[in-house]
Amino acid sequence: MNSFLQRLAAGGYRITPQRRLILEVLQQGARHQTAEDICASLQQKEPNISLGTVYRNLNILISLGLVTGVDFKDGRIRYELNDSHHHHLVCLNCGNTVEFPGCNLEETLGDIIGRTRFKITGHILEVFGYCRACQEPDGR
Amino acid sequence: MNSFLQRLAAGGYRITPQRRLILEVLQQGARHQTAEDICASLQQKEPNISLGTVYRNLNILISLGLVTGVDFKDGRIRYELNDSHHHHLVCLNCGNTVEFPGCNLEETLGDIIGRTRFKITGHILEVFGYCRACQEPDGR
DNA sequence: GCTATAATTAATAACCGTTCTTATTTAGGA
DNA sequence: TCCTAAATAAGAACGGTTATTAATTATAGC
Ligand SMILES: [Mn+2]
Ligand SMILES: [Mn+2]
Ligand SMILES: [Zn+2]
Ligand SMILES: [Zn+2]
Repeated sequence: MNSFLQRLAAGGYRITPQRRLILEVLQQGARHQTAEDICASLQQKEPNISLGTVYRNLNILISLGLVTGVDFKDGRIRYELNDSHHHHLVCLNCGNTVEFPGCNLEETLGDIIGRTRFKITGHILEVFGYCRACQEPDGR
Repeated sequence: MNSFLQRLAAGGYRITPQRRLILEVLQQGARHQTAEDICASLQQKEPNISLGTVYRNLNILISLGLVTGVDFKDGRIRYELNDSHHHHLVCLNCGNTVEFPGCNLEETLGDIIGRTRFKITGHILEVFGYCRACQEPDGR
């Protein structure tokens, strides 16, 4: 069985067709889909699936650490499997993104954070700009 | 005259009592206030000020680069004067924050970004965790 | 200083992504 | 196969933010 489904069950959650489909879309569909995107995909196979079900289960998956939500500053959350830690370069015009891995942020900030005695649980980092295709000749 | 007011005027905007007061609260009040916090402060001096006016003007101030909005993951935007570039350590329990300056993120990411040919306009970085007072003995 | 007028405001409705409610259905253990 | 707590579909509610509009006002030009 899919290891994501195993982890759902290990968390005390039931394996429902809706949850199988949500994980399927996250694994095989496009990256960085909104809840509505995901719901629309699911409805092709299962027309009666509800947007509320998608949100509820995405939040469960996030709480289990299987999924992460990212904010590209357009007013809606994008969801992706929580595989390898990375961040994004986001084009403010067309919305295209470039992922960049190799984040050493928490070690870089180690000294500053150490002095605060905070117990760190995570961080968000997104870089914004204009991709090559969206840059005007005048440099915007 | 206040240099922020000068920059407002230079941007083609009128100097209204409401705008004076908003800048006053941002300069002299607490950091990281929500629009509602700011509105409540203003209403002590000017009872009829409208929340819409606060939002509209905050967005103008942001577009002029005088103010920045930050997201502490509690569903509302916090506003602060755009003085020196910095980021935050945010306690997920009590909401307390620590600011840390000295961000060299864009030079650190220079190589990666350079290859993408993006024209960078900014970035967001927030670190989350639990402050010392909010950490349980068991380490949460 | 006055006036004309476009900018701004107060009040309030609308928006919209997300969460909540509830009656019904269902996954999974006994 | 049953039982029951968990999950779902449908749709209402929520809450932060934005849009609308009639009235007010800052300011440029005289
Ligand atoms: Mn990603
Ligand atoms: Mn700050
Ligand atoms: Zn990172
Ligand atoms: Zn920075």
